[in-house]
Parts: sequence; C-alpha cells; structure tokens
Amino acid sequence: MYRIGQLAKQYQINADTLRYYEKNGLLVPSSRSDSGYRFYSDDDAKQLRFILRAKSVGFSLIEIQELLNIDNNRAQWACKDVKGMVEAKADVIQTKINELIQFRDSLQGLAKACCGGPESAEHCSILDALEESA
Amino acid sequence: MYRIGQLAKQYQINADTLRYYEKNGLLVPSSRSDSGYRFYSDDDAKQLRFILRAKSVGFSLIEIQELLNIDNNRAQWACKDVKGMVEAKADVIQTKINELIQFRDSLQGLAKACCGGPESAEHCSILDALEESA
DNA sequence: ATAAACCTTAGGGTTGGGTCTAAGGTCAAC
DNA sequence: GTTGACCTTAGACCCAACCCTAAGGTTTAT
Repeated sequence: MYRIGQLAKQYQINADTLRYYEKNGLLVPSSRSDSGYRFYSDDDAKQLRFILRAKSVGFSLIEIQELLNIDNNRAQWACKDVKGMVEAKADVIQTKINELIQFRDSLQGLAKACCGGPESAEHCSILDALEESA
Repeated sequence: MYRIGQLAKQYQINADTLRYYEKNGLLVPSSRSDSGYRFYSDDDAKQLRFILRAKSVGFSLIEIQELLNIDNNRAQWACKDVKGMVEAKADVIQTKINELIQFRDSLQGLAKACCGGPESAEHCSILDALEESA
C-alpha cells in the first residue's frame, strides 16, 4: 500500500494529478485509512502505469477511460466486443501515426532542401518554402 | 488592402483569430483607417500565409513567432539555425511515432490472441493481457 | 509535546489557441 | 435617414490536463 505522495514520487507525477485522475474515474485508490488517507495497492499502481503509458503516446484521458472501462465491466462485454474495441483503438493509433508521418516528412523535406550552412539565412530555402502560398 | 473580415474569409479563419494573432505579435496589420479599422496589405497576407503554413506542419504559435523573427531578420541568422529548429521538431515527432508504433503493435498483439467470440469477456485474453502489460 | 512532513477538502488559476458576447461606432445602399 | 453588414473594444468563456492555495487534520520522529 502506498500513500498518495509515495505513489506520486515513484512515478514522478504530482499528487494533485492522482486526485485529478480519481475525480475523473481513471484511478480510484482501492482503500482509504480511517483518517481518509488514500491507499494505493499494487494493482492500482499497475493501472497507473497503464494510464501513464497510454497518455505518453497521445491518448486523451477520456480515451484512456474507455480502455479501462472495458476491463472494469468484463461481464458486460463479449470477447468480440473487446476485440473490436481494441482493433478500433489500434486503427485510431494508426491514423495518428499516419498524420505524424506526414508531418515528419514535410519537416524533413524542408530540412533536406536547406544547405544548413553557417552562412546567412538571407536565401534560406526553409523560410522561402514557408512563405510560398499554399 | 483588406479589412479583417475580407482577409479572414479569404483564408477561412475567424476574424477573432486575426485579432488574436495581432495581440500575440504574430501579425500586426500595417495600417488602420481613420476610424480604427484594420487594413492588411499584401505583405501582411503573405505573412499570414507563412503563419498558417507553419501551423499546418505542426509548429506552435510561439515557434512560429521565432520563425518569423528569423524571417524578418534573415541577415542575422545562419541557415543551420533554421535547419536545426526544423530537424529538432522532426526528431520530437519521430519519437512520438515510435511510441505509437509500439503501442499499436501491443494492441494488435492483444487482438490477435483473442478468440473474438460471442461469449462473455470474463476470461478474455485481451483483458488479462491488458492488466499484465499495464 | 511539539515540529515536520504528510494528508484532506473545496475551489480558483494556468496554458494554448482560440471563440463568443456586449455595447457601441462606421459605411454603403435604398 | 435608416437598415444591415461590417468594424471596434474589453472581457468572459471554452477545453484539456493539470497546478496551487487555504485552512485544517494525521503521523512520525525527537
């Protein structure tokens, strides 16, 4: 069992963030002390790791809630529902990947055309490219 | 010379957005009418295109301000400064892409291992795995 | 027994990138 | 000479995802 400050420190986040996650139903500590202190179990920590990982790759908290929701209501879902949900999420991620690849490529295209030398940017191709009309 | 509404309409943005850009020093109209109406010149429109284009490839308004600073003062910058900025941005995007690919793959791995049948998800391999991998 | 370090709550503030509203001024047309 | 489209300003509000503060209660070490 961890108190809020311990868990926060361990995952390098703010204790307020954990309270915020609780308020939004993402991570409710599995117990409280008599005095009201939050107690987080190892399972809670596991769920926190899932949240942080999903967040780090760009899922919104609402999307993370959906993912967690499947798990918290197992009996209400059929295997195919779960599989469909996961595949849908994978598709969403793929779309994000495609967008980012496009973005990366356009940046790399700009960089590639630039001499990158120490001379003045008077005739910099990157700046010229950004000035071109769309 | 364009009034704010004309310029906004031409570039399919909100007039408020142009006022917002002005407030943030991104695009100050080159003149005003006696009554205070903003007048945007062709050069202003050119700068707006720069802003919109940079935004569309993922630069934040603050980053765009930096780029404009360079652009408006090209002589004081070297090509490598500009190229460095763009490459750094591309690196950040690449990191994000890598994370997303990893996450997509793990979701696809989960879906692949699932029977996907109509029975209850009580013993669904995806949910079990989700708890492990999280 | 007291101080330090921790926890509780409610509720307000921040950032980024806008969007909207209110209350009023301007300008062209009929 | 008034209608309607446009413009002005200041300031409120939006969202996500937190962060901070105040006022107080708890735990632990000395």
